[in-house]
Amino acid sequence: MSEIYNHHVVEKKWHKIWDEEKPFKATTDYTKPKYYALVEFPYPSGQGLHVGHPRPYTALDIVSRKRRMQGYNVLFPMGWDAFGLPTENYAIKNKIHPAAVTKNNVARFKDQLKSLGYSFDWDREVNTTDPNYYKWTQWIFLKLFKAGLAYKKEMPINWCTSCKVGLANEEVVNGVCERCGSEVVRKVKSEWMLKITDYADKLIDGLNEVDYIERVKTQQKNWIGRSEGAEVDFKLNGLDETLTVYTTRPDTLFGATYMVISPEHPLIDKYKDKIENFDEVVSYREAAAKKSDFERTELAKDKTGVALKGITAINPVNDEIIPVWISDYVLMSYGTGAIMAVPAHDSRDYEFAKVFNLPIVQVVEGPEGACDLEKEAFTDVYTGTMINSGFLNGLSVEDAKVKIKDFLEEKKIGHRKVNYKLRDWVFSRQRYWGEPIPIIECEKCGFVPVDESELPLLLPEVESYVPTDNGESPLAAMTDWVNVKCPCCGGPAKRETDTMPQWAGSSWYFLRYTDPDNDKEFASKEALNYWMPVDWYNGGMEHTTLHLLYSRFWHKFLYDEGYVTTSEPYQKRTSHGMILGSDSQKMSKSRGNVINPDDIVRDYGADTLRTYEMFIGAFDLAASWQEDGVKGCRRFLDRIWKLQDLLVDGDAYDKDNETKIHQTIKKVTNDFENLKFNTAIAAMMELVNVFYKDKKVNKAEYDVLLKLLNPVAPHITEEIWEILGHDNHIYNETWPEYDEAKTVEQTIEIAVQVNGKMKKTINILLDSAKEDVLAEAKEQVKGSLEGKTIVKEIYVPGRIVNLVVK
RNA sequence: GCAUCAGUGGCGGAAUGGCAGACGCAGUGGACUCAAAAUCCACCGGUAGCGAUAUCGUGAGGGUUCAAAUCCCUCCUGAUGCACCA
Repeated sequence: MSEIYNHHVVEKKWHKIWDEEKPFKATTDYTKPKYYALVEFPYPSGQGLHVGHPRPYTALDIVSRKRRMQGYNVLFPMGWDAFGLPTENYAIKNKIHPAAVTKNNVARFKDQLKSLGYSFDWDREVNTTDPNYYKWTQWIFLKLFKAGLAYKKEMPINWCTSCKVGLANEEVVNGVCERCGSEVVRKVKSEWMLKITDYADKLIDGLNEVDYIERVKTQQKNWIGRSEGAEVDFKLNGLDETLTVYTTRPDTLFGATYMVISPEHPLIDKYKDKIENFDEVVSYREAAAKKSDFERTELAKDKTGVALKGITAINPVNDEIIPVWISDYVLMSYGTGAIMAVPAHDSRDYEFAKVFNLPIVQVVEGPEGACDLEKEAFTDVYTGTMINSGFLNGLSVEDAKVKIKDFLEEKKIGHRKVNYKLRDWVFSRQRYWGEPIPIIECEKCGFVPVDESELPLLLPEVESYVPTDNGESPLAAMTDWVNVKCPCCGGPAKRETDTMPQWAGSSWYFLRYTDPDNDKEFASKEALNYWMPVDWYNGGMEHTTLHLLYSRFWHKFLYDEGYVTTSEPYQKRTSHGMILGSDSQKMSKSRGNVINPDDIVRDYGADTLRTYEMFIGAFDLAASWQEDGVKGCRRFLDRIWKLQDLLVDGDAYDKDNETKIHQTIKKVTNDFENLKFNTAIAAMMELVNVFYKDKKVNKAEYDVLLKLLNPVAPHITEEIWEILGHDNHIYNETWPEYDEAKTVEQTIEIAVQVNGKMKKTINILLDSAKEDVLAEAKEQVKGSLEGKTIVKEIYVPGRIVNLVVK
């Protein structure tokens, strides 16, 4: 009898061997076929590893280990996305340098990851807070600046009126400061921006070249939100002023019965003398300033607004005089900050018109019954016909759009315009723990880049990490550091004191892994050429819009500048679902449903945790943690271990098991590539059940099972492999092959239905003739056919018989 | 509010146009044991029936099809993201 499997001893033993032998090191032999598997590097938080982390890591560890056995030179790296707010807040609270906090957290994370037996190439570890790393983050920023893609703009920030600091959105809870509970307002500040909108079309078009899962592509496209519409100029009545609006529905121009501008629109102050109710307007604007864009559109049901009394506009197509309102559902950040309102054909305008009793003029007629303007706006663009619209009458919406755009351009009252929901990237943070922005502001020369030879521009030591009272970053208090000579004219100048957002370091880290110690370039051309693109990148759905888009943007920029050789960074992108608590709620301290992976590793072993997280459910869906399920996976591994007691001689698969084994190899091989880790494990469980039923397993069968399971549970399988007397390790073995012909059963069972209802199953030979199968089927369901006539006979070969009777 | 995704036994889930519930957990019965745990074996959606079997059943309602968990429409519920958390 074999001894009971001791995961403590076995896992420790193999960690030591892997550390010493480094079998998972990516080689610089650029003649071998390469495979670059990437997981999003974690933010090393003070809480340590969450049970959510191992899910994607194990998945790509499986893929990496399998690919190595298939002969690839695999790059599977890990690093730390270590700048960020929580570290800084912890540092402020405990008066510890954020670098020290980061160092501790990284050490903890690394220990935890090592305890899980991942095949990361630890020699290529990167850390975004390492000056040797952020040197290149700053370098890329300078390239963006020099290419005209970085600029400064006045942007609103969240401002706590009591703490007198700028707050992250996350620090604003229900409109008040998370720390002190005081009121938070929007305050305008000049901030660095990156012109990602210049890349909007490239970011959409690039999606055609890559194999991202469909929902990721869809979400990216929707986030960029390209729309083709028109800008239309409305003259203000009695003033020498035009108000330009952006609309995707210029075809409904005849139905524009009023206009709405954003409360922040510059026109308001410009014409404050003309606005009779200016006080009312100002107080509305102040109220709106307290709301985020999100709140403003969320509260869409209860439309609010104020008419600009004394200001009216002229509809350019029918010369009607129409009122101008302000309302917070119009955002300054999208389009021109002004809209023409067509209440009959836009639901937001409709609600607004209903609240304030504004006229609703129908200009598109839908099919009979499709349109009831008493109840709601008619927004369908596919079935409508134009009415009440002068020269557009009788046209379809589609044709009307073309004709009105031609008309606008001809009469010079508007033009075609492509718009994006995507906004430029706010790149400034008034924080300490980030990359300093390497720009010097000179009164004479303006913004002057720090010379590349001076990079990295190090974060200076400061006494306090708390942002200053006027909302500047803590760096602003370091006058020695701030006051410099202008590199251009030698005159007095000041350093930029804002730092970069945490997104900066993560926008190019995958490039650094290819050549992490290079101090001449961010990575050598040779390394980039060989390793890029990333073959498979997995990360959370929550990064689909921001991180994924930002990093694609930087990569495309570097491609345009000739620094990288592929236009897209990632060939394949998948996303994993969250691991929820046993109550199917997100794990959080306050809910008390948090599971610590260390406890699972201690009690059941790393292999069990890995197996369980892969078995828990469909990889891309959320799954809830069940301690009993963990036990089941440990039981499965114990059954694998105890197969040692059923071992018999045999160099070939048992004849009776041959089909099952080839089927299992096929299923596991394919499922690992298709994110179906749960069914791959289920298939291996079935195979184990077969061996238990037979009360025997031969050497050839055991070997193949161990190889298939190795990527999932590397420690136990290596140990058994050694016990079985092999003189090598599994990681030196090649991945099992299957013979397609041997995966096919000769006799199959198919269902017989009568009128689509399952009645019986019959066993047939795979190559049986249709007539024979139908005859056998009719014989078997005789009872159900009595007194009926067969009107149709359906036989889908190898699948089903369906007899339609009357 | 907008966007994306999901809803199947007591539970986690499988099946994505062809036998609903693979696999696992829990449960029930049996073997082993003085006994328990562990382990091994068997059963395991509801209703009716001793049974063969019949019938219902994949969030709700409708539709397409010989055939729908799967495709289409309407609705309900939940999860995630929403640009300064990462």
